Amino acid sequence: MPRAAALDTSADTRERILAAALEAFAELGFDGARTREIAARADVPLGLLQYHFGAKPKLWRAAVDRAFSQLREGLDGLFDEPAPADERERLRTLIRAHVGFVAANPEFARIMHDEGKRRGPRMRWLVDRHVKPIYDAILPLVTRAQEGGVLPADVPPIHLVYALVGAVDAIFHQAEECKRISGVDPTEPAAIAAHTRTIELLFLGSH
Amino acid sequence: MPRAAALDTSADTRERILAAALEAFAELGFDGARTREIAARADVPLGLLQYHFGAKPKLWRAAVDRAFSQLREGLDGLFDEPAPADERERLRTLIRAHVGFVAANPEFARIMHDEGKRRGPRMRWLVDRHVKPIYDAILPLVTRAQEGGVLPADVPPIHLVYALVGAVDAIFHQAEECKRISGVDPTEPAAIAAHTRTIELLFLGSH
DNA sequence: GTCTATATTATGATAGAC
DNA sequence: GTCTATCATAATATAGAC
Repeated sequence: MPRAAALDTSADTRERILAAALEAFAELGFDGARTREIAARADVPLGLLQYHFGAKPKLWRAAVDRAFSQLREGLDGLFDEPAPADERERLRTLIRAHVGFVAANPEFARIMHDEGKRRGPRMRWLVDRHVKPIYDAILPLVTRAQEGGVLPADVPPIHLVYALVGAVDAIFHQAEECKRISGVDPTEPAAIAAHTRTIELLFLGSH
Repeated sequence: MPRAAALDTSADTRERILAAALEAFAELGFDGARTREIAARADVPLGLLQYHFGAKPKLWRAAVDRAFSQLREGLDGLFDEPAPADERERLRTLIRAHVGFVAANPEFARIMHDEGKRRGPRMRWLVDRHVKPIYDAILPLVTRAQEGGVLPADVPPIHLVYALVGAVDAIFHQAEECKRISGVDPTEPAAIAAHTRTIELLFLGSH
């Protein structure tokens, strides 16, 4: 007997498994996220994971693919906005979108950080398939901001990219730690706004 | 027969195990770091881990304790330096020390990030025992820098702390990803210098 | 497609010889 | 203290009923 008889389609089940998998992988890491735990969160029997996705690494890749396709939707929306007046405003738009996305989807940063530190097939797959294309897309934006005097011009852009992404992500990525250290819950709207302001002041100056 | 007969003392063995454990925990995470892998890296038989440290979580705590005691040595050295002229120079000293330490000990950032994102006993232990005291020590420094006009004054200091630490750590933490994306190896001295410069320009301005 | 039962492997931990 | 052999368990993956 299926769990929620009327609504359960195969596509629905796959979707629930992917959502549960992404959550568990982000929270617990690839090794820490047990397939049983994922099945339990998705409320499906264990066997269905293997039936739909095969081995654990395949499930991981499917979950990550799904997450990046959601990111891409957000990015596309971003480029539909009217073109900003100058490089500073362009960068501001990017920063706000980035803060908003990471605050709403910390699992994203957690998986990237988890795998970005390891050599190995998952890191290579993730970088080649998803991260590199995004990096290639924002690199010219950073370079133009440097040329326009918005960002420091005499440092290699990769350092600015990592500094910016790191400055934005850390507090959301380590939200649990932040709460315990300071009592501040970075997922609160007020904290998100404060962090956006902090990043803008640091990277765009007080304009 | 001990591995390197003449030099092997018990203290030496414990030390090798702790070093191997820290490395493995940082690289693979708590769950990913198998006790067999740690034993192999330390070149000791598996049983010795349990003999010297008991269960895996105890070994993890011992390895982290050792890492933080090394950090503390570095911090103490920092405060032996002659007192800086003003808040900007004080912050510059801190930034340079932080970049240097993370570049030399990326395992450190990796473990902090790994555990800082999880609820659970390891995160609580880590924060209460090690992270919170350091946070309490640098918080007044950040606040004074805000009052002195070196850092933005109208944002809560916790956001500046996470922005600074995140901006510094990310490229070293995710060195493997960075290499694959950009070809830049952040552990090279030139890259460390470039990153230091980037962070100083962003957080201290072009003074 | 769904679900249960089971095979297989690996992991953390221990027992006991040296 | 060191090391090997082994236990108990928990993990992924599969087989096969429905």
